[in-house]
Amino acid sequence: MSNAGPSGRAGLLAAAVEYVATHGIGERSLRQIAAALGTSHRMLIYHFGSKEGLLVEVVREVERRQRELLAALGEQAELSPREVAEQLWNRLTDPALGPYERLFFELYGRALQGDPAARPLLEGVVEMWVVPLSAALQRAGLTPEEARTHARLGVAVARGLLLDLLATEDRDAVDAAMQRFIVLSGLDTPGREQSASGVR
Amino acid sequence: MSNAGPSGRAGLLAAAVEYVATHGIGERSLRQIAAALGTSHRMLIYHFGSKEGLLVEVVREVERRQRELLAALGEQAELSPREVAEQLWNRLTDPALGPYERLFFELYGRALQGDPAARPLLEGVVEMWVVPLSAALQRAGLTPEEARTHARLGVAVARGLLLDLLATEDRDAVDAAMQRFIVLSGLDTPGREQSASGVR
DNA sequence: TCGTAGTTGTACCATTTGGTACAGACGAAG
DNA sequence: CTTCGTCTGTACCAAATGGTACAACTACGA
Repeated sequence: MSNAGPSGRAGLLAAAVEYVATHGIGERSLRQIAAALGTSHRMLIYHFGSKEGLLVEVVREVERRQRELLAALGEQAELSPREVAEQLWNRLTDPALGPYERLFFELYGRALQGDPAARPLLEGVVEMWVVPLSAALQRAGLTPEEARTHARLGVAVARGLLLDLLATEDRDAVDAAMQRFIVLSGLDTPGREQSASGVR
Repeated sequence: MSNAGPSGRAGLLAAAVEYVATHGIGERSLRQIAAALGTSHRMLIYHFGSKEGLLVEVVREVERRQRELLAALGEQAELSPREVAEQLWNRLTDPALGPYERLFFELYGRALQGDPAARPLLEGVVEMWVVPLSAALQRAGLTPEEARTHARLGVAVARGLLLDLLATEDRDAVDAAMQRFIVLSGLDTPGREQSASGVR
């Protein structure tokens, strides 16, 4: 089942990410990973220098995919905040992405504990999402300050609900909660630009 | 620095949790942990059976503390949802709790990847918080259904913002986002019971 | 054809790992 | 004092770990 091992650093890395996404990176040894990829641990050392080197590349790859996902969103600058939110949420909760989300949170936890290979993931892990979301909200009429705070809240909601979804698999309940957030945010009334934000 | 090792299973577990909270549980070996606790790995095996046995107990302990924190909240049934939210948030973001939050998220990530020792943490990890929060919201006049959805959203917000706080240490920005959520929720207007929830 | 650079297999290494065997220390109860 | 159950130190183990040395294979240009 694991014979057709990919060759070349790039293919090897892609396969490693895939493997590690579904099996966890926590307790796996170089040999286990290599065997699953159809290679020898010797090759992983050769291409990535060390186990930590491999981990670093995996982290970079995960981050890169996040940026990609985000870029695809940034291109549609004409969407309303509500559409942005819903599209983003739909993509994030695609079951096919489940393993990668899990990997993301595993690495996040590891980074919080100071793992030097995972730490870079934290760099801008919030800012990276806040900036484009905030831009979309400003387009909808929020002040820069309001937009930033609300974007930050939105990121937290997405991450928190994703954590929920991955643990409970209760998609309906989680979707309902997200819908609720969108409604509360006033994002569903693009006409009134400050519907719920100017209360205070 | 690590001589006064506690004796007895209970003390040993407490010390182990503390150590693991600040140093991560990821890559530590029994021997490292034992040495830091002033014991030998032999003792950890004796008291907890195996490394996984120790991990299981650590997970239980983390879960138990969550329940404690939650119980202290449940006792003050006369508080308004807003007060509940703010008090809870204040406790959760107490810097002294930082290491334990980090440990919680590390274990959460590990559990998502199928680690059999950490998995039990996911059991009711959402429900545990939704139930009492939902009760508080019902007291404020929400229907059970609305209350559950909103509570779920609230839990996600708390977890997401905690993740943010632990990564960025930007307490002001995170607090502002939480405040924003409380305002959006209509929790700040205890008089009007359905201010923002009956929109749809 | 040769050389050379990139790649891979085999074999090996010291170290560390979780776990065990066994003997002893300790205190309380008889 | 003896006995017994709880606890702990010493010594050890087989297995696995990350990493290395070295030889060999490949392809490709000169």
